[in-house]
Amino acid sequence: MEQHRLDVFQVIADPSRRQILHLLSKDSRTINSLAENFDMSRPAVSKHIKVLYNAGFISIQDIGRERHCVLKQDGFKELQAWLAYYDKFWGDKLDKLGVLMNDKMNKK
Amino acid sequence: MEQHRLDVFQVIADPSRRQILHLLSKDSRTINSLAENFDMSRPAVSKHIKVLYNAGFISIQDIGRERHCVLKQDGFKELQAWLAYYDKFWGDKLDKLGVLMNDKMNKK
DNA sequence: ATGATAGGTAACCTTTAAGTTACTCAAATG
DNA sequence: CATTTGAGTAACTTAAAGGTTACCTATCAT
Repeated sequence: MEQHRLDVFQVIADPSRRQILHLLSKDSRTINSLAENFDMSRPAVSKHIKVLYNAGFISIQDIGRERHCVLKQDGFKELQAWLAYYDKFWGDKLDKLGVLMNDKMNKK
Repeated sequence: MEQHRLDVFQVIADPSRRQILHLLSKDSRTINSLAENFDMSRPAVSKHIKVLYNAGFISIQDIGRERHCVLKQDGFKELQAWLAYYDKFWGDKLDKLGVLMNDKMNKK
């Protein structure tokens, strides 16, 4: 893991991290509470959490010795922006198709 | 590259592949025409194309010895579905906030 | 104060994605 | 038909992501 400055695309490329996000979409959780759901060791989860945090997918509130993880929208926004570009692409393609069909109808 | 059956998340995790998609959003292109835009060798691009193809991000039309690549929506749809789930999450959070504020207003 | 518990850090190992070069094949070109 | 050109395949190398274990720190309970 080592270098924790992955971009959002690399962050969600890992299935374990996606599952962590999914768990957090149900409930706020501590590191150990998350780790229980995985085969991997707690340190491994801990590293994933750091990655998710650095990329803006979660925020963390320390309560005593516990770290409570909560979903955070920032990371998702970057992905939405990227996808929106292609949504527009498909939208435009449909528009053009519509124009073509209109032309055809009018000539008819 | 070797195993070309990456899931959509891993597919877009690679910056070169994202750039290929971006180029294709401007225009249909052949493999060589794509390779011109990169520092890497043509075989490398060729492999990326295979990955993108297998994940449903592009379709390919063979014209003679040329392969013409075009964007395809399938791959994007999986990502949209994934993001939509979290969009809903944020939407719900806002809704709940709205309810809370309404309650407060009514009690006032 | 002592132990148990929540968590981070360091050092290490393994796997694999991503790139390379060298080669081959098939379709254009002349 | 010889040659060039577009592209895929094979074998190999390298860098780094993801995991492990061992150890440390800090907080909570008794």
